[in-house]
Amino acid sequence: MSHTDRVVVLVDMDCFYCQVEENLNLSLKGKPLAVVQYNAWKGGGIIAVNYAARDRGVTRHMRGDEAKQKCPEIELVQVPNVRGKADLTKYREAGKLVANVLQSFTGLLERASVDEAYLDITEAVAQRRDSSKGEIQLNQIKNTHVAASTNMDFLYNLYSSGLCDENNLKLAYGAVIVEEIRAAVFEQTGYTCSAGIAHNKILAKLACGLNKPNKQTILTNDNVQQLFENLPVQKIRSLGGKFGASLSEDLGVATMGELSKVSEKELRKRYDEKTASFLFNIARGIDLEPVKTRLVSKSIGCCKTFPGKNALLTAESITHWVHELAEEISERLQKDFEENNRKAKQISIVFSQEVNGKDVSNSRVHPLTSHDVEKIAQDTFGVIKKNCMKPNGSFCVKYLGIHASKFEECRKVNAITSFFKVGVAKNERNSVVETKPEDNVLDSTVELDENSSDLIFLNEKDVDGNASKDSISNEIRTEQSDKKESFFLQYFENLRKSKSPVKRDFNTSRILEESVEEEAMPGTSTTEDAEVCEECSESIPVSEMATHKDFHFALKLNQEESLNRKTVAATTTKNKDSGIKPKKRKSHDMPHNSLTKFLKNNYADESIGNVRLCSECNRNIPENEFASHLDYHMAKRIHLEMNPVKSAPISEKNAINSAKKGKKGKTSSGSSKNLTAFFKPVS
DNA sequence: CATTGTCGAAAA
DNA sequence: TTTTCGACA
Repeated sequence: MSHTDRVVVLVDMDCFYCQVEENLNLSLKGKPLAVVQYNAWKGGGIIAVNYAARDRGVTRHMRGDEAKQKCPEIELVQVPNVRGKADLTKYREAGKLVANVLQSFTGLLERASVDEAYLDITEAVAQRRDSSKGEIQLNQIKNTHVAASTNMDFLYNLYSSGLCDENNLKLAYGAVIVEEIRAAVFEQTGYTCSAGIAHNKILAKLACGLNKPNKQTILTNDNVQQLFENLPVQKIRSLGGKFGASLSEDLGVATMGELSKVSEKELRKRYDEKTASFLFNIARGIDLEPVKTRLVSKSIGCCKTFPGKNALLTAESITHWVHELAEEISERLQKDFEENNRKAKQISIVFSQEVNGKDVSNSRVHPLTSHDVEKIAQDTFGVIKKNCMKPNGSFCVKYLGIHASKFEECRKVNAITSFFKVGVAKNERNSVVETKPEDNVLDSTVELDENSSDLIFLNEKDVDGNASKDSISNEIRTEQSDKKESFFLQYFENLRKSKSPVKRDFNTSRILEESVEEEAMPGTSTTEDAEVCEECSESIPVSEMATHKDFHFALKLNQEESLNRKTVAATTTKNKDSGIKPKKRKSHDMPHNSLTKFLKNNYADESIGNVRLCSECNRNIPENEFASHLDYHMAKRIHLEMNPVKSAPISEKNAINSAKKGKKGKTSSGSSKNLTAFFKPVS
C-alpha cells in the first residue's frame, strides 16, 4: 500500500456560472461576460467571469461598474432575485447535472462544491490497463498537459526510455479516461471543464488549476519537486488563507520547495501532530486523504446580509426576512426530500448584530420537525428575538441565515402507495446513506415482478436520450401500457388542477397512507364530507375520492400488467405474436394515447419563448410545460420502482466493477438495493 | 453602509 | 454546540 496507488481526479467546471448563463442564452457565447448578484450598488458584485472578460482585465471582486469601465462591451448577467435575495437554484441544478454524468464513471465521487468533484478512478485505470493492447498514443491525450514536462517526454519515458514508471503509467491511463469523462460532460451538459490527474486530492486540485480552461493536467510524482520549487505555499489547498500566511511568516518559507526543507522536528515543534504531518507530507507531494463517496450536500442553507443602513432594526423587518428565508429553505428541503428521500433534523440559525459599534455573529441550533414555512419562520424568529432584541424592543441585525443539517434517511414506503399518497420516489442515485434492512422491505400491496424489464416510459429512445437496452420492443407494448400511460397523464393533470398539497407525516414520510386511514376512522374525520369507497370500504373525503379511485384503477392495471408480462416472457422468444394483443390503440377520449407521443408532440419542436433547463434530462423545456415535464420524470422514477429492473441503469463499467467486487448487494429484489450497493465506498 | 451566498471541516 | 476558517461561484 503506497501513497501512489490511487489515481485521483479533480474536475472543475470553467467559470461555471458564466457557462450556465451562456448556455441559457446562446447569444452571450463568445462575448465577455460576468455574472453579478444584485446591481443596485455599483453594478452588483461579480461572482463569475468568463475567459473573454478575463482577457480584458475583468476579475472577481470587482463591482459591475468597474467591470464596465475595464470592458465597456461586457455583458453583465444578474443572478435571479427571488424573495428579495439572490437565488442560486439554477447553478445548483446545473451542478447536479454535471455530477450525474461524472457519477456514471465511478461511484467513488466526492462533490466538493457546486461545480467541483473528486473522483477516484483507480479501478477504472486498472481495467483499462488490462484491456488495452498497445501503447497510449499522443492523440489519446490531446487536451492533456503534463505539469513541468511535455506530453512527448512523458510518453517517451513511459515507453521508449526503459524508464517506464508504473505510477506514471497509471496516471497516463487516468488521463485517457479523463479525456473521455470530460468529453461526456460536454456532450451531455454542454459545459466545459478542466481536470487534474494525480495520485491524491491535493495534487489533483493543484494540477487542475495549471491549465485552464477546457484542459486537463497530469501531475506525476516525479515532477512534484520541480513544480514545487517556485510554487507559493498559498497555492496548496487549505494553505490559501490565514494559516498559510502565518505559516509562511513563521517558518520564513514562501514556496513549497522551501517548506520541504523544513525538518520534521521543526514542524512538530510548532504545530500539532496532525498539522505537522500534513505539512511534512504535502511538501513531498504526499496526501493520504481518501476520496469520499458523497454526491449530495450535508447541509442546506440560505442567508442574507444587511450591511450598513440596511440593518434590520424592527421586529417587523426581522419577521419579513425570516419568512423569506424560511420559504426558501422549506422549498429546498422539500425538493431535497423528494430527490434524496431524507429529512434534516436540525436547523441552525445564524445571525450577526451590531453591538456597540462591532459586528458580533452567533448561531443557535433548533430541532427541525416540519417543512412548514410558518413553523420554521416562527421558531427562527423566536431565536432571533431571544438573542437580538434590545430592552426597548428594537434590533440591529446585519446578517440572517438558516441552515438545515443532520439529515436522516426516510423509511421507504410501498412504491405504488407512495406514488399516490406521497407522489414521491426516492432517487437512489443520490443516496449516500447505507440502506438499512428495513428500507428494502416493500409492503406487498402489489406483487413486484422481478423479471420485469418492461419500461413503459423508456422506449427505444427515451427522453433522456439513453438507449434502454432492456426495454421490451414496441411490438409487445400492451394495451395495458397505453391505458396506464393515459392514466398517468390524467393523474398528473388532476394533480396539477387540484393544487391541494397532500399531508405527509414528517417523520415517517408515509403520511398519506396514515392520514387517510386516520381520516377514515370514525370521529377523526375532518370537517369535509366523506364517502365510502366501493372498492375498499374506506371512508374517503369527497375531494380525494377521484384520486382514490385512480389509485384502485392503477392497482388493477399494475396487477394485470404483471400477469401479462409473465406471459410475454414465456412466449416472446418463440413467437413474438402470441400471448398478447396487438398494439392497436384506442385513443377514445384521452388527449394522447401514449406518453411517448405526448412528449414528442409537446417537447420535440424547438422551443420558443422562455425555456427552462431540466436538470434530469438536460433539455430545454418551455416554461409553461415545465411542471408537466417534471411529472414525467416523477412518473418514470415511480414506474422504475414499481417495475424493478435487474440491470441498473448505469454504465457497464460500473456494473463490471460491482460484479468484480462480488459478494453482497446482488441479492436484492429491487433495483434500489443494487444501486445503493454500486455506490458504496470500496472500503 | 458594502461582496454575497453557500458549503465542509475542525477547533474551541 | 458554537465559532472560525477555507473554499468557490
